Amino acid sequence: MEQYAAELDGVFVALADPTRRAVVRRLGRGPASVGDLAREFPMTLPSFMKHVRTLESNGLIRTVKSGRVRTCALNRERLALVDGWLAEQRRIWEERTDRLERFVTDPEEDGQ
Amino acid sequence: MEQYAAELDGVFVALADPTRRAVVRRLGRGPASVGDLAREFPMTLPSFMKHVRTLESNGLIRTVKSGRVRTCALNRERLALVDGWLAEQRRIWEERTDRLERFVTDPEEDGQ
DNA sequence: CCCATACTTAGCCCTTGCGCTAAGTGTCGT
DNA sequence: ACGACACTTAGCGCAAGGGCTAAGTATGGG
Repeated sequence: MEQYAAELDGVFVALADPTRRAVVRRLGRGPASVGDLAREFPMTLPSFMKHVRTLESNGLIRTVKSGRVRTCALNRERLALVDGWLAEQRRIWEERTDRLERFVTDPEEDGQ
Repeated sequence: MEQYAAELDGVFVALADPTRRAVVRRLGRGPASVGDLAREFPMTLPSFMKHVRTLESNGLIRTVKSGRVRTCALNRERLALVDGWLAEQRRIWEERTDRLERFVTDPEEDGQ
């Protein structure tokens, strides 16, 4: 549960940058090498590599190096964390509207 | 479309902080004043206010001041942007698997 | 063996983010 | 009128984020 919070935070932080979201998008279409990916962005390779590492260290992508090429692939499961968080928000909201309904129907308990 | 990208970015940035996500969570249960919210977090009011402003300027919450109290409420529509982004990712992924399937079934065209 | 390729490392710069204190403004209660 | 209350503004300090250059390592091809 503590662990979950930290991981969720990492995922949101990783996605809070347009370049990194674009990489996730691109990798959705299939794996690609660092060089191929980098070519699509207006920045130097070292700068781009930082994004790759951020994505990897937060589990959003996986990379393997074969020879001198590092290939990146999307780790789709990780996006489920965001999905889960959104679902939780919806759940909270629904509990709330339920409470409001109950209040209208049977106004005895006070929920603030 | 440009606009959309900027807004999406703002939303992700706003959600990339545990305090702000906690505020969103809390407001899911119903509106609250800045003071009430702040009491739940280990930081000073001015610091907390910055988070409130970030959330508001990115459209995740709405606030109104009545007398000396500022009341915050969740703007649920805004979370739909995140939902939309996730849906797009899923769509891209599905297009990809479709392509792969077509390739297995009818291996003529080359999709990269 | 040598050069081009594909990263990788190191280190610098500048802006932004997040937290703090101190002091200010506008309301409310008495 | 006056003090307590609920922010609000101003400004500071420090760490992290994102971009750059320069130089290094390791691999593949000729």
